[in-house]
Amino acid sequence: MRVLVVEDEQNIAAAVDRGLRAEGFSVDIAEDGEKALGLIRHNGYAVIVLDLMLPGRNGYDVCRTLRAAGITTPVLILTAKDGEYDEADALDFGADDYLTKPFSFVVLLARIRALLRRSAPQRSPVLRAGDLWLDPAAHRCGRGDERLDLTPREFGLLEFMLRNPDTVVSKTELLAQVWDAWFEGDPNIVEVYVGYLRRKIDTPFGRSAIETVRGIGYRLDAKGG
Amino acid sequence: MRVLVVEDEQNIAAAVDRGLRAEGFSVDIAEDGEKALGLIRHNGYAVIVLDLMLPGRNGYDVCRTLRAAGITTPVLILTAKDGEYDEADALDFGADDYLTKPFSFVVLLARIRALLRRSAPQRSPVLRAGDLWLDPAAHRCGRGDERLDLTPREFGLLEFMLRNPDTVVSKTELLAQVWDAWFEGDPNIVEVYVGYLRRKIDTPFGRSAIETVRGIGYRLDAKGG
DNA sequence: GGAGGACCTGAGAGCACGCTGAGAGACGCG
DNA sequence: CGCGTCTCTCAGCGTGCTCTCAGGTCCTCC
Repeated sequence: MRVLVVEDEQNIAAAVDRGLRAEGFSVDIAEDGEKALGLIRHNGYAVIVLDLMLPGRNGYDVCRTLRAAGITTPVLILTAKDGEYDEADALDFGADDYLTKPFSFVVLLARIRALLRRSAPQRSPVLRAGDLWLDPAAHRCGRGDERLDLTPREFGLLEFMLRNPDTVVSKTELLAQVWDAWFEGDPNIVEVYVGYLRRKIDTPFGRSAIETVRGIGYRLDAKGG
Repeated sequence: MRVLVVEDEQNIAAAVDRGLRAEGFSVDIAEDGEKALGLIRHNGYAVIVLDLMLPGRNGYDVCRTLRAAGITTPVLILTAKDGEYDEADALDFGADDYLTKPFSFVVLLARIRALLRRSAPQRSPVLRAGDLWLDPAAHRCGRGDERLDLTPREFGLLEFMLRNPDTVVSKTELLAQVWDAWFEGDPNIVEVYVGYLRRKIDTPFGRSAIETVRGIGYRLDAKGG
């Protein structure tokens, strides 16, 4: 569990370092914003503890740069209550939590733990049915080694069916879940898209993962057909 | 809950081992791919945590071998973010989730729990009468290992009778429950469909699950005939 | 033993359901 | 502005399910 502490005041940095290490964290220290960004670029951190008042690029700047680069690592901001920045502003520029100095180490630890807990379930695992797989987070899917190229609607349909394997899902349910709850168009659209999907995930492989249950709906075979 | 951790770095392996044991898991450690495959072949694991960088057969190799052998145990890949493998490639060769080093133990635990939740069988209640079974959610039924192919009306009829085993159900009741409450056609339809059902679920097996109670209705034997 | 009623079953008509190809409209991109 | 992609509508078609009907069988009761 790796934590980056960005803090220019030596005594505070040392205290936090010692405390976190005692709690089993692996700690890196950066004295200014530039060094912090360099470290973040080359290492993965579970949490970043970031002082706002820094020489050179301040914490505000660092945090925005991070977020702009698409890095979603949880950031905990440390602010001195001197009025230059309102504490609540921290949340506006991409921080996940803030703490005003002076702070007790116990509180800091509790906040870090909370951030770790919060960021834990960010990614859902891959959905599978036999050799058919779909990664909702990466928005990719395939059969075995072969990647499948689906349109957004096709992808949504397959994802829903993979979340309900070996279960018959009705066409109205599919309309409500994959299209809108208030969908008013021709329900035949479901049949059309099931047809599209089959031509991509089943026909080329001589399989039949999606089965028609006449009068009821469709079922995705948990073994992939 | 048994977990296999395939990791050659002693300190990481030890840390994960300690952490998972503290959470109540039973943990095995394998230092390389060969040992991992041997352990997997002889033990059943709920989850496999697999480092990509291993001496000898790497994680990529292990994962593919596993899947080729038809082993579907959830696999969580650990990758060092050094660019040799794209993390998302893991999904292509059969992993269920991935985590880049360094990772926090809290995150690892959350991911393992998510995988376990997903692979946990969420059984819907299956109706049974002897070796005759019917799964309403999957809309499937069969006798023993043999699957039965029923039409929607036949399926509805069998489902209703399975929900009322060893009970005489009248023809008017069947008409109301399996057809419409306001059914106005020829009541003979029930006899016709009971006949269809018998020819599919009884005759081929030399059984008689559906008994006629003359003047009253029909009864499905709870032992399947 | 015969009559009547209850149940079974084969044949076939009708049609509902689901599948598919063609194409229109919306949208983004160069 | 033209092109390609995606979404959705529409209509035609074939399959096979549902149901009716009529004749046959079996049971029950007089």
